[in-house]
Amino acid sequence: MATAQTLMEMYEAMLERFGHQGWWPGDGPLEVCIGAILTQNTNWTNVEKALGNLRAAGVMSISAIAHMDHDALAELIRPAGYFNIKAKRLKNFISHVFESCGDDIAAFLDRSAATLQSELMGINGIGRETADSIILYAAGKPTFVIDRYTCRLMARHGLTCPEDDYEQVKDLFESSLPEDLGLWKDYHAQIVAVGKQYCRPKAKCAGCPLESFPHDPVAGDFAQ
DNA sequence: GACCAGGCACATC
DNA sequence: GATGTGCATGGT
Repeated sequence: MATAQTLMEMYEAMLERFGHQGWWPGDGPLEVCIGAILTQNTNWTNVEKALGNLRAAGVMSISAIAHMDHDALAELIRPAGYFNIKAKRLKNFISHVFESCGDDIAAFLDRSAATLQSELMGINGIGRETADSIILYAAGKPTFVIDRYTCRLMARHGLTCPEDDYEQVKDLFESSLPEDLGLWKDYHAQIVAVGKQYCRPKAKCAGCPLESFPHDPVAGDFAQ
């Protein structure tokens, strides 16, 4: 299939430029989960500060966060932005894990991707992207993560329409690429690497590793 | 100083 | 069901 070949060629071009990304940043599955919630609509550098605060305060555990009060938690994660709403979301997630598995995040993540998907999506504050990030990078189960960069990039290269929704873009990757956990993890990471540098609104395409692939530099800029 | 960032839930029409 | 809005800090 032409799309499958194109997607692999794009991956190889990005890989050649950026090298393996070794995603997700964050130390261990719990930090990956927390980072996935804190990074919502926020730059990762801000999230790292918040994660650093949690570590420094000695509360980087399920039980510790489960027993913190809202204001104390919000203060620690303040640098990640939206700190009040994210404190609630983080609490919702942590409470859910604590009630079913105590402090054992590995036990919580050791269930099928489909089960995790429906369970995570049932938690207020966890949507499709956050759930998929947790499933792929924390639980290590193959599901493709779609984010703003992915939608923009695919639209710019004419592989999707700007109005395509999350599931349509996700299906394009999952049905075109071989089901390879390492590939799916790194592909998303490569897209973010390209996106940060070349695929923001108004960013120049010059020098982009995907420059040689047919593209429209502004397509998808207004996609959600 | 303006714009943007690895979303999501909720209100309203 | 589709669209609009609130949430907030920090880098460019």
